[in-house]
Amino acid sequence: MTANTAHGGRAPSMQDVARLAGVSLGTVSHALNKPEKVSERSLQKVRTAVEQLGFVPNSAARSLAAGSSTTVGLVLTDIDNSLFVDIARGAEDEARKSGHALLLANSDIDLGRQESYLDIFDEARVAGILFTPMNASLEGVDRVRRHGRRIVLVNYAGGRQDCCAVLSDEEYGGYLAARHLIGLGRRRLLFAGGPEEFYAIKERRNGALRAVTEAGNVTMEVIPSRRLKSDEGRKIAAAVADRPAGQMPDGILSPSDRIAAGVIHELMARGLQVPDDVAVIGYDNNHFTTEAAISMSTVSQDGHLMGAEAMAILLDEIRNPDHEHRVLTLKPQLVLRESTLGPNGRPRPEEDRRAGMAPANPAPL
Amino acid sequence: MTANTAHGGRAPSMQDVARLAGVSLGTVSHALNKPEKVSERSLQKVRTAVEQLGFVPNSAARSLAAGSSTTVGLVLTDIDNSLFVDIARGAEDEARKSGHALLLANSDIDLGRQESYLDIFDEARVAGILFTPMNASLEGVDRVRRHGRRIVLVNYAGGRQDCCAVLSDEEYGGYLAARHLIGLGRRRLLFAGGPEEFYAIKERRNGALRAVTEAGNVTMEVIPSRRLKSDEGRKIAAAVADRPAGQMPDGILSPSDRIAAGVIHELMARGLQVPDDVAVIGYDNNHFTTEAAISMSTVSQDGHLMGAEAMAILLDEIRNPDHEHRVLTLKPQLVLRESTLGPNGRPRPEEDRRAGMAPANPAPL
DNA sequence: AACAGATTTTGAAGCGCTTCATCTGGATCA
DNA sequence: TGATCCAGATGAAGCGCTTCAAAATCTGTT
Repeated sequence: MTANTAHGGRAPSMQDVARLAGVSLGTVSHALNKPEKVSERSLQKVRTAVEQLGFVPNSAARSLAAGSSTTVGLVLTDIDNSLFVDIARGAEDEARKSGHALLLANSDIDLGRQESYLDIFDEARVAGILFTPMNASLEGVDRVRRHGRRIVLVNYAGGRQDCCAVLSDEEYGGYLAARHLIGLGRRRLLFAGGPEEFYAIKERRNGALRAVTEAGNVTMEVIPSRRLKSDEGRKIAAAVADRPAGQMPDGILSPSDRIAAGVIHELMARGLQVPDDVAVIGYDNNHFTTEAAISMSTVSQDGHLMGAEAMAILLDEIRNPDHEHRVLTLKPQLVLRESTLGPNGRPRPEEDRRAGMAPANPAPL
Repeated sequence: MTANTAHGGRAPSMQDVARLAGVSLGTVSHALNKPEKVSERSLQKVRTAVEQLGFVPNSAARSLAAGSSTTVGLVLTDIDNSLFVDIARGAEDEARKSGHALLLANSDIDLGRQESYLDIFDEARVAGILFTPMNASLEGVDRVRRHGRRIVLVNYAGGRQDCCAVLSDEEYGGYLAARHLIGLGRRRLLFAGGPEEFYAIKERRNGALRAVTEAGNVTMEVIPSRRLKSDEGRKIAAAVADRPAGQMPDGILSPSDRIAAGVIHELMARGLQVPDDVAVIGYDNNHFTTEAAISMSTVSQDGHLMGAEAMAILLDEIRNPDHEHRVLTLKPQLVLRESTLGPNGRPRPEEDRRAGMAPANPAPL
């Protein structure tokens, strides 16, 4: 356990290392950062001194001198939604490959926090920022970019093209979900939940609508909700469960797994069979969907891939001088489980086959 | 949208602001940090200049000059376990109250990452670190403390007393869970899952054992598992489900909600009734437990409170020169739901009443 | 009008590191 | 042998900010 031989109370600095190693300050810096530029002899002396002093580089000083730091920041919307956890992991895995550390900030669906964390990363002069913005508010993006900060948007981009982004085709996801239900023979659909102001939700609804229109003899009702939590799903299910047989929806699609879980719960509590009476499909492929009342069909956006791609793009923007902005839109995939297929994974109609399905249990629990 | 009037490509510095405002560098600094020390006139001039330049302070330079930064780091074990999400939120709420920002790092149950994030926060000279260590490895703690970094351990402390910590009484949690099952009349318990090397799990098992011993006519079998995921629960349930009636456990307690969910799933798939045939209780009160196959009884550690208390202690350590190290151990609470009480929240035996129960749905989903 | 005391402002000295122009000491070659 | 190179090492100039002693300005008194 190497002793801390620095004088005074302060942590040992490179100057201390230099003194102890009997070389100049610059040599220590080189030894630490570009060892190939330094003779084996000096390298050894420096290493020994570092060890002996328990020297830890001061990253504030390094960032200041170098002009920018090497860590990357990720501002997350909601750490409690496993999609974002997946994004964080994807980003981290990719960052790690090239020696960058990833620091997270959770805005918890709060616009103020979101902006303030953006500023914190900006003030820290991070190498780059990954940002999953909430609806509205992209002003922070412009602000930090004006300071030269590189930023890649993930999951939402408010339609801007002047900035790198990795998105999910929300409209297509809604389309897939509705087509799946229709393919199962469902004709009275319900689009359950979601504040319609959210871009993603509007898109998913539009996609569902497109499938309905294509099918012809299908109707789709829409009951929005203020939030995306499961109790809202319960309320919605309660509101339709009492209807006479011919009026009940026979297929429910929800823009969030949580709402779908609430719907399923409430339906089952009222004695209805899922999926026999009503098939239900969620959205996001949250980790808990395998544990839900009955395992839940859902639309999966590959969060890990989104995070990894976004980080790759960001790193390119950082390192490649002739980087060009690009927007990558990933296609979501159906993940079919009991809430639409039933306990035996009943053979499903032809139509679904073509709709691009992912294996049923992609996310290891 | 204020134009960036700085010369060259670089971001405007305080020097630029000073020049534009027609005051000295020091005055700008004061205006920004202790406005009460500066005349109204200068304050206005500085503010205008800041606005006009779109000036953003460089936190690297600030940390360097001031000797330490104002942000606090939290190294999390597993961002995918909602207990840690709760801890992060509690910590963040508390930090925010006193103007500190919280940056997260997710070690993803990887010792190497854990250490490396500790170092990153150390190198960044953060004001303090909150750390939820995995089993073993506390060497990082000593390392960063040697550099003067303040650190508070959360959820696990490896028995050290020389360092602030906020813990949960794991033994008592196990005791509560087992006592609850015993109180329901269960006599053949099964402690299902968990690598026994984990301190928390060993403790919970010990607590359960204590309840069993106290009760007298109760047995408890232990089947460990390598990980804490739901498929391990499935395996364990499968392994006992085929036993003849008298040999089947009638109460299963698991050291993780995930395993418990797997257990419940598998039991139900094999036609067994939960809780009638087997009552099941988990641990952690993860957010998904309300959505599980049947809503799950569990032992709740109040993550939000743990995070908030830990942050409060850390802030005291940062600000209060005669801070004394303290270890705070919180008592976990029972959260009783269907997986032990049945669908109607069947009246429960007297014994549980005294055992300190939390309201049934404390965590809003 | 002159002065002590309080209030503001100033300027300079770092904080610990990177970087770059310079300098050194061999090795290489004619 | 002396001129030429070149890998390595050096030292100093910042990076943008905080802080503090010293200077300047403003109060209220006498």
